[in-house]
Amino acid sequence: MKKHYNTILRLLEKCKSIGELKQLHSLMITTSITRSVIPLSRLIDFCADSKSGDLHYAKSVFDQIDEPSVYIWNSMIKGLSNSETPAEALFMYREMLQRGYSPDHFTFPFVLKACSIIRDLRYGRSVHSCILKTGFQLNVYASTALLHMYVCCADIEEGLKVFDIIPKWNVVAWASLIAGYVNNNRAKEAIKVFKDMERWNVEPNEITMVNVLVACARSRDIDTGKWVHNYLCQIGYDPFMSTNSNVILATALLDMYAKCGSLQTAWDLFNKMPQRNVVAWNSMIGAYSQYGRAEEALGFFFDMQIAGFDPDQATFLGVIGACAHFGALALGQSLHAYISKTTMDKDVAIGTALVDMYVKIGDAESAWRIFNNLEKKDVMAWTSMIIGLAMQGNGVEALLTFERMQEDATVIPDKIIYIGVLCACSHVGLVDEGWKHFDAMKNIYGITPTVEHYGCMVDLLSRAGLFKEAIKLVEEMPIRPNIAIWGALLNGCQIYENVSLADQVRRDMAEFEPHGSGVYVLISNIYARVGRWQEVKLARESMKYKKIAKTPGHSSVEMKLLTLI
DNA sequence: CTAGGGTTAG
Repeated sequence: MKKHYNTILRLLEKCKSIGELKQLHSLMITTSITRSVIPLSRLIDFCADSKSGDLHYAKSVFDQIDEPSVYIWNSMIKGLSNSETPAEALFMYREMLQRGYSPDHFTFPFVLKACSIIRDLRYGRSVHSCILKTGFQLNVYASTALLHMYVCCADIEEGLKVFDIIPKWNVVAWASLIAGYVNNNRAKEAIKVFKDMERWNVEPNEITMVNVLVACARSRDIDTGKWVHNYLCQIGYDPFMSTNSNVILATALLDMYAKCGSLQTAWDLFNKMPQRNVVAWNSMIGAYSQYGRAEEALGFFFDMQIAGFDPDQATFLGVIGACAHFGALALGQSLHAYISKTTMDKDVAIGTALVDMYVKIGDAESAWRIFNNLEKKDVMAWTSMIIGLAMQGNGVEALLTFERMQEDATVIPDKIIYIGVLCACSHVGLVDEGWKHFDAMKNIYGITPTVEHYGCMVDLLSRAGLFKEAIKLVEEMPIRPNIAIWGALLNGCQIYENVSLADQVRRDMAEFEPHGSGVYVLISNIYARVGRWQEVKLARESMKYKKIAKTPGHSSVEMKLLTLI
C-alpha cells in the first residue's frame, strides 16, 4: 500500500498527457489511493490545468469527492478561472462557501482573476469584503490580485486605496497600477506612476517595461519611451537578441516608436526581431496606415501572409483603414468579400471600419448595406455612418439616421456622435436643429461640450451669418478657443464679406499658431484622440467571456488567393 | 503540493 502510494505519487509528478493520467487514475482507484489527499490533489491539479488538462474530466473527478480539501477547491477554481468560461470559477467559489469551507490566501487570487477577466466589479467587491472578514488583506498576493481586479474593472480610485495598504510595494503591484492607468486611458498618469516607482527604488522588470512602453505609445511620449529603450540597453538586455528575445517586449518597443511616428525606427526594430508574431505585423500595418502611408501598410499585409501568418481581426482593422485612406477600392472590396465569408462580418468593429472605408471612397450604398447587416449596432457604428453621411454633404440623411438611432434606447449618444450631428446641421444650415441637438446633448445626456462641439456650432452660426450669436457663444464657452473656432468665424466672415469682424478675429487669434485644419479633419481622428476605444474593448471582452464566444475558423486558401490580386 | 503583473485593434 505504502509502496503503491509512493510509486503513484512519483508517476503523477512525471505524468505528461491526459491519457497517462487517466491510466494512473484507474490505478489509484483500484489501490484506493484516491482517498489520499496529496495524490488526489495532484490528479485534480493536472486535470484542471488549462494547458495539459481536461476540465471536464477534472469536474467529474471532483464531483466524486465528498469532502474536497481547500487545496482541491483552489485547484478547481484556478483551472476554471484560466478556462474559456471564467465565470464558472465564481460558481465554484460560491459553492465552496455555501458548503462551509473557508477560503485561504491561495483562493483569493484565483477568484479575483476570474472577476478581472469577466470584469465583474460587483463580485469582486464581495470577494474584497470576504478578504477583510477572513483577515487576508495584508497578504501580498491577495491584495495585489485585488488591486488588479479593481483596475481591470475600471475602478482605479478603489484600486489606489488597495495599493496604499499593500504592505510592501512590490514590482507586481506597481505593474498592475501602471497597467490600470494605461487601460483606463490615463497613460500620462501611468508614466507618472512609473517614475514614482523609480523613486521608491523598485527595479522595473520586463513586464513593467511592457506596461510603460504601452503608456508611452498611447500618450505619444517618445522621450520616456527612448529612456526605457536606453535603460534596456544599459542593463545589457537586448530584446532583439535571439538568445534572450522577448517578443512581447520587442513588440511593445516597436509599437511605441511606430505610434510616436518614428516609422523608420520601428521598421528597423521590426527587421531586427528574431521572431515575429501577428501582433508585430499588425502594429506595423496599423502605424503605417495611421500615418497615411497606406501603400506600405498594404505591403506589410502582403508580406505578412507570405511569411505564413494568418491575418486576424486587428490586421483587417488596420488594412481596411489603409484602404480607406488610400482609396484602394478594389482591395477594399476583396477584403470585404473575404471578411463576409468569415464570422468577422458580424463584428461591429470590422463593420464600422468597412462602413468608414466605403463612405470615404464615396460608396454610400455599400456603406449602408454593411451597416444594415450589422446585427448589433453600437454607438460607434452609427457614428461612422452619420459622420460619413455628413462628410459626403448629405446632412439631411445624417440627421434622419441620428433620429433612427434614437429609437433604439440601448444606444446612448456620446460626445463623438454629437460632433457628427452638429456637423451635419452646419452642413445643411439648420440653425434651430443645431441648437436643439446642442441643448439635448447638454441637458438630456449630460455631455459637457468640447471645443469641437463649439466649433461646429460656431461654424453653423457664422455660416448662417448669425455673427452676434456666434461671438456670444465663443465668449461664453468655458474653454480656450482653438484654431477651428477662429477658422469657422473667418469662414463666415468670408462668406458675408464681414471685413471688420475678420480683422478682429485675426487679431484675437494672432496668439495661436497659424496652421491648422478644418472641422472635418478634426472629426476623423477624434475618436482616437478621445480614446473611447478602450472602454469599448473592455466591454467587448467581458461579453466574449460571458457568452462563451466561439472562435471563427477560416481557410487560408482564400487569403492566398486574395494576395494575388 | 497551489499565487499576483505583459504586445496589436473601429
